[in-house]
Amino acid sequence: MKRTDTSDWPCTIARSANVLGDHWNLLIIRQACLGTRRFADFQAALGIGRNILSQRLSRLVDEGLLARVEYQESPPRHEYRLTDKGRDVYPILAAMAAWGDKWLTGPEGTPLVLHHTTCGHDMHAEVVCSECDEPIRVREVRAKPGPGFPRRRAKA
Amino acid sequence: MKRTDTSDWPCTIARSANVLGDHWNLLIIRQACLGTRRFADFQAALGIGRNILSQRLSRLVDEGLLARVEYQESPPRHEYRLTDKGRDVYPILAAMAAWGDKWLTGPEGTPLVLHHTTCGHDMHAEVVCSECDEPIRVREVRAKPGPGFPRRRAKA
DNA sequence: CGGCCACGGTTCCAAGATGGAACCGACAGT
DNA sequence: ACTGTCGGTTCCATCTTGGAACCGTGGCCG
Repeated sequence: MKRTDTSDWPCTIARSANVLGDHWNLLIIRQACLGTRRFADFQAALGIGRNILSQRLSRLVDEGLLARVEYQESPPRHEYRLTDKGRDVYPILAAMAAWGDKWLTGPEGTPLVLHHTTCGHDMHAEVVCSECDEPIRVREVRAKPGPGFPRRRAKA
Repeated sequence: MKRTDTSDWPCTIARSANVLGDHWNLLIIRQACLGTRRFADFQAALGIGRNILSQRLSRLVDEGLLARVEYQESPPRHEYRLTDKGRDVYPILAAMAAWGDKWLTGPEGTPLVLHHTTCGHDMHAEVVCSECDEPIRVREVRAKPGPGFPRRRAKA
């Protein structure tokens, strides 16, 4: 009766969902992307219980999305920094923000606007095909077995 | 002690995470994107408990990502179809798949390859800026208050 | 030296959530 | 009548969640 583990399913969405399919993990990464690094700051920003936060941070460290770094010795203190793997989930968050802006926002408009410093414009995320740069839609994509697809489903 | 509700936080990531921050919801949408519509098919494909599935499907219907449609009358039978709102989460799933392919895949390679029928190539999702079409990275994006940002944080 | 604070946790516990399994209700087929 | 299909619901033992109190190292201050 423990939460189903999908980390070894033959589907990278399922594998990602195993880590990212948890609102606290998602929000912790978001917060880390905004620059938060310290336990107390995460706690204050998210209003999450200290025990849950602690547990989630260790999980994210285990999974390699965050690194626990000692930033002073005297009283030993640690902070949590995004790794490359963790930083790489930002696009997913941006895509979620775009979806939320479109579907979960009232007439008052988006609470947060994203500004792209490299091009100087306010923007939103768009998910495109790596080959033709067109936005992707469900109907135009087909999934087919790849090299890592198990011959016999050893899923269970 | 019920799961924290983030649906009215002034952050569309938090709002999205409230629905999408659950691995079953994510996987159900994924499955729906693959064409699954019937209760029994979701159940078989995901190995999810019938009660949990039932509860998640109603949730997704309530949230407007799926529609419950009667497809025959005799013994009344329903199926669950993606709405536009639901179909629109596909890009997020594609971004998650890309992340999973990059970070959660062993030497054997991706289990699933995506094929873009419009351009005819195998591809992966890329998240780009709507204005300059460049892939986005955390460091190059700044979030700033938008029109829907609350003057005083009435978050709690 | 004693008292108090900051920081990063851990422990405890009540109320939920999760998931396996059995049960249900409306038919259809044979 | 008996069995099967489909879409659920009910029950219950086991986890998870989250609020609140407690802890330990060490700094600061009088």
